[in-house]
Amino acid sequence: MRRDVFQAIADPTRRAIIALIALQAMTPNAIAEYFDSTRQAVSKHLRILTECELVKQTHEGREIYYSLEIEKMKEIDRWLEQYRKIWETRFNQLDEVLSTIKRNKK
Amino acid sequence: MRRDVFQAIADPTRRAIIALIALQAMTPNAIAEYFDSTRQAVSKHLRILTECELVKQTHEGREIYYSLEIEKMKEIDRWLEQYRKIWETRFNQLDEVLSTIKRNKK
DNA sequence: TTATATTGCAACTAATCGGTTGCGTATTTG
DNA sequence: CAAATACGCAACCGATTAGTTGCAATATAA
Repeated sequence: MRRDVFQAIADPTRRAIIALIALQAMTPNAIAEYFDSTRQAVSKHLRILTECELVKQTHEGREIYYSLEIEKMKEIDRWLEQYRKIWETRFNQLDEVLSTIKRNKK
Repeated sequence: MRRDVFQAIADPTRRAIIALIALQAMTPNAIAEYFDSTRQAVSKHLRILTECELVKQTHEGREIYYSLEIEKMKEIDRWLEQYRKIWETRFNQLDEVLSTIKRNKK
C-alpha cells in the first residue's frame, strides 16, 4: 500500500499519537488508554505510521515501544519551505508598501 | 462536512494544485490541463480546498480564478512548530556530544 | 436571440478508511 | 507446564473518497 507522510498526518487520531510519543516512547496499550477506541484501532494507526517511517519500534520482551522518527517530520517542513518563502516575500512586499505610505506622508 | 487543512493536503493531486496556483491565480480549466483526470475531478478538489479555506475564488465574467490562501498554510507551520523545537533541541544535544568528544581529545 | 464556453452540482461507482471482533503467536508469571 | 499478558494480523462493516458521466446555470460571441 502506497503511503506518504501527508496521508499519515491527515487523521486526527494519528496526529494525537504523534504528539503523545514525540517526547517518550510508548507501548500500544499505553497509547490506547488515551483514546476511546480499541487497542486494535490504535495498533492499526501505528502500523500506518510505521509503514511511512514516521514512527519506529523498539522491541523489549513482549512489549514494543513506539517512538517518533523526528527526521521524517522534516519532510513536511521541507515541503512547506517553498510556501514559507512566498509568505515571507509577501510580508516584505507589505513592508515596502508600508514604508512607501510613510514616505508619502512626509 | 468536516474538513481541515491536513486532510486537504493529504491528496497528491491537491498538493499539485496548490503548487500550481501558489504563484498565480488560475481557472479550473487551465488547472485541469495539467492533469490526466477530467475537469470535474479537478473542480471537486478545488471545492474541498475552498471549503477548508486553503484557496479563494475571484469571479471574472464567466471565469473563476482560484488562488492560494497562503495565510492558511501557516496553520501547518504552526502545528510543525512544536516538532521543530524537538529536532532543534536534539541537534543541540548532538552539538554538545560533539564538543564533549572534542574536549576529551585534548 | 441563438450558439458556445466556463463552471458548479447531483447521481453513481469502485476503492479506501477507520473502526470492530476474533484469533494466533510470543513472552512473562505462577 | 499452564495461565495471563502484549501484540500483530485477517476478516468483516459502514462511511468516506476520488473519480466518472450527465445536466443546469450563467456569461460571452455570432
